[in-house]
Amino acid sequence: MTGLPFDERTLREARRIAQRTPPAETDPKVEALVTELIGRVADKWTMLILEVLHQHGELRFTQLARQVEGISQKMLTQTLRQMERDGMVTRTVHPVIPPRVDYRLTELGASLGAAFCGVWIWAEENLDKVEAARRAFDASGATVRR
Amino acid sequence: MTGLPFDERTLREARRIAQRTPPAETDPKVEALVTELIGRVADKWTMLILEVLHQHGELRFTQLARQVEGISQKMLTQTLRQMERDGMVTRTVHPVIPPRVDYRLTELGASLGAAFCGVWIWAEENLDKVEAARRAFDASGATVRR
DNA sequence: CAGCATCCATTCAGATACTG
DNA sequence: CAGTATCTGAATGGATGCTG
Repeated sequence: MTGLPFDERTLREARRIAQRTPPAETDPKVEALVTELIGRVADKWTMLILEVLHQHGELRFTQLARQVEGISQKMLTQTLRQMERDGMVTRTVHPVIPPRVDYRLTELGASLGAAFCGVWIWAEENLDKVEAARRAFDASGATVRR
Repeated sequence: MTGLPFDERTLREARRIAQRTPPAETDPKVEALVTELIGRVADKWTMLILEVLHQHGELRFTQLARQVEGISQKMLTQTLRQMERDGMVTRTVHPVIPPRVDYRLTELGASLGAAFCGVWIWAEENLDKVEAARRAFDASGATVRR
């Protein structure tokens, strides 16, 4: 992949999000959603799918499978269903033979990418520090148990 | 938990992050770090530890275990080690009997929380849409295979 | 007190085979 | 074409017991 879709529109959205002031007290439902969202985005495939759909606009199942390198058909189906359920993606079934199903990002799905821009930028800014910390830790002989 | 540490300083940091313009071409190393970071934060415990350390300043192992509700000792040790390795946390061993180990957030660790503010705010703004989408999906009789 | 080592149940993802 | 169903190995995380 080539990273988050950093076009101008996405960046504007990311900045608008950061300008908002969140309430002092966090709604438990929001908390649960955040945890779920982060977990979803971390699941390795969601972000990749988000990205290729953002780039291509609309894709069929097989086209997606080709674009998202390494994904199994099972994971593609599963991830797309979850994204559809969360309103990130629309699934359009054309009643033809052979079947044809189109997937497209929704506004909601596109803006989720923007929400993660902050993490992306942070990583860029702090990559050196993290790497240095890791080198120091490993050189000290310490290990992380598994 | 009560949500991300949304104090003024954290918010300023989040906004500063969002104002930066990322490069057009993403460094593969940054990409790998982003994926790792998101995965780490999604692992359920890292964020919680980040939060209680942010609130309390410095805590001993057992105090952390008490503050982070539900965490097993194994997961606490493992997560703390990973955070230490990544430079998010400092671990100070006092050579006394019984042993005493203090954990404290680093600047880097604190700023990571800020990087995720965008996701938090996004979730607050879009919770209703996601819930509506899920209700519609579930009502349609569709399911997500497991 | 602050861990490490070990065992075990559950989850998960990949491969494979089959279908409307 | 766009899936579903099933099997299996691997990774996770919790519980328990032990130690300097």
